[in-house]
Amino acid sequence: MINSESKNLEETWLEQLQENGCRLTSPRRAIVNILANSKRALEAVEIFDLSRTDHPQLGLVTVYRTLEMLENLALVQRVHQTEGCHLYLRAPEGHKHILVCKHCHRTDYFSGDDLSELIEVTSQKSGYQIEDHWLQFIGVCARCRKIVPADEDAN
Amino acid sequence: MINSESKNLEETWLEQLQENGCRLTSPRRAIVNILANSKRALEAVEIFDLSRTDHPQLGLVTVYRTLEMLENLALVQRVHQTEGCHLYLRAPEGHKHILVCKHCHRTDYFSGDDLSELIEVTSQKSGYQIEDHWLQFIGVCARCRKIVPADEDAN
DNA sequence: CATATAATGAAAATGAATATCATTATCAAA
DNA sequence: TTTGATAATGATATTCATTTTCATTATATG
Repeated sequence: MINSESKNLEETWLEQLQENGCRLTSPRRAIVNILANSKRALEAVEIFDLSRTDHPQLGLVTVYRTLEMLENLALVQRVHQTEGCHLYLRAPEGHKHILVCKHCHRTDYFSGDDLSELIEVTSQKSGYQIEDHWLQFIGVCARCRKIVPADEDAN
Repeated sequence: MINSESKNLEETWLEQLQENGCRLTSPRRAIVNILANSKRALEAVEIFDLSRTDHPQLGLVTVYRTLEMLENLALVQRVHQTEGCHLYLRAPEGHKHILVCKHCHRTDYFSGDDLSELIEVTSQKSGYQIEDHWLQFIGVCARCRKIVPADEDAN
């Protein structure tokens, strides 16, 4: 179930990879396809398994290598959890933060935070030059709370 | 260079461990001493090395076990970084967040965020039951920017 | 002081991620 | 369109962080 929006996303990623001197290969296409269309944050092994339906000879190493490239291009980001940070997710466009379901790893984005003042004040007080901030909400999504029936193609 | 504030912190931790059915042992004392007094977020191996000056027979496994207990008691928390999340730090008291130096792992705390409204709105919009939020600032501390001379006992 | 059992540490095992390297595939130039 | 430089791949081995196992040791309680 690939909608036009995510199809464009996939194409954009492939173009971006190409523009950065990367060759377009079928392992890469398979991985990009999975990541660009997933509604969930995925583990490397999950990406590996899912991509193998498209490209069965795929190696796990290639998954890690592709993730690294996509991270460098800021197309993919890691999702951190209390237990660790082994999940990968397509990066939101613009200034958005993520909201992760601790059960199924489904993710959504939110915006509307304005931390600029707090960052300014904290920077002054502490003497740190603040270069980055991380904001993430962790919770339980409607599906996992049985409010909404399970998604058939949640990936 | 142990000040009275951190000495109390150390004692409090030991009491808390005891109250939770843990025995007080010298390996534990050594680890707690390091963690309660450190100004930096530390890797498990760093904690191991530093604690061995007090208790040379210490095993790395005990460090991990103690970290787990202290995490459960919310006395210690993990610090996440872009590259991974292998740093451990004493948890702030009250509603505070941390500010980490990406070079030396020195950490400070800040407060003053009020995300309640954003959490409320996001919860409504997304259908997630938001249980936790996670805010962290990453930057370069004054020392690493050579503004202040290096701390002699930064641990 | 005795003793049940919690805690320890050495060694081995696991899991995530990276390095090595011979083979294969892409793409640009002939 | 073929060719060839070289980027990319995948199998294998390796590293690094963390966990499990288990026989031994130490703590706290009766």
